Amino acid sequence: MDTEERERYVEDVLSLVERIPPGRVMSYGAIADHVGRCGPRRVGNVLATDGGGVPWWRVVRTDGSLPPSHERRALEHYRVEGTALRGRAVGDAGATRVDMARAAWSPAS
DNA sequence: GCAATGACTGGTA
DNA sequence: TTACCAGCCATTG
Repeated sequence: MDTEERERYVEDVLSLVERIPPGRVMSYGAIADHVGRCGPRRVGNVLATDGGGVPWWRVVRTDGSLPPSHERRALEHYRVEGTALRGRAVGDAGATRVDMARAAWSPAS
């Protein structure tokens, strides 16, 4: 893949993430599917590398689990934005996940 | 060019 | 419910 292609892909992903409204989330797979280029692993890599400028915490796995390395930080944002969560007690990171049924969002909406 | 790696996913146990 | 396995795709050594 050429550098230009990669940058364009990164830009598409980032702009899409920026469009996710507060309190909503999207899965890696959904983003990859919408961008229509390569798979979800690429999306994760993009966010890990260039996701510093976008609300990356609004991107989760399809089952609602948070990125293993940043779940604590993401939880803080969810609490502030009022994102629908499900699972254990409030304030207990443990197995807390996003309630995809209520928080899932798509650019087509 | 090949092997390993990763913020993934879906199916099976 | 969690755990493990086999695909998947681009980057990296």
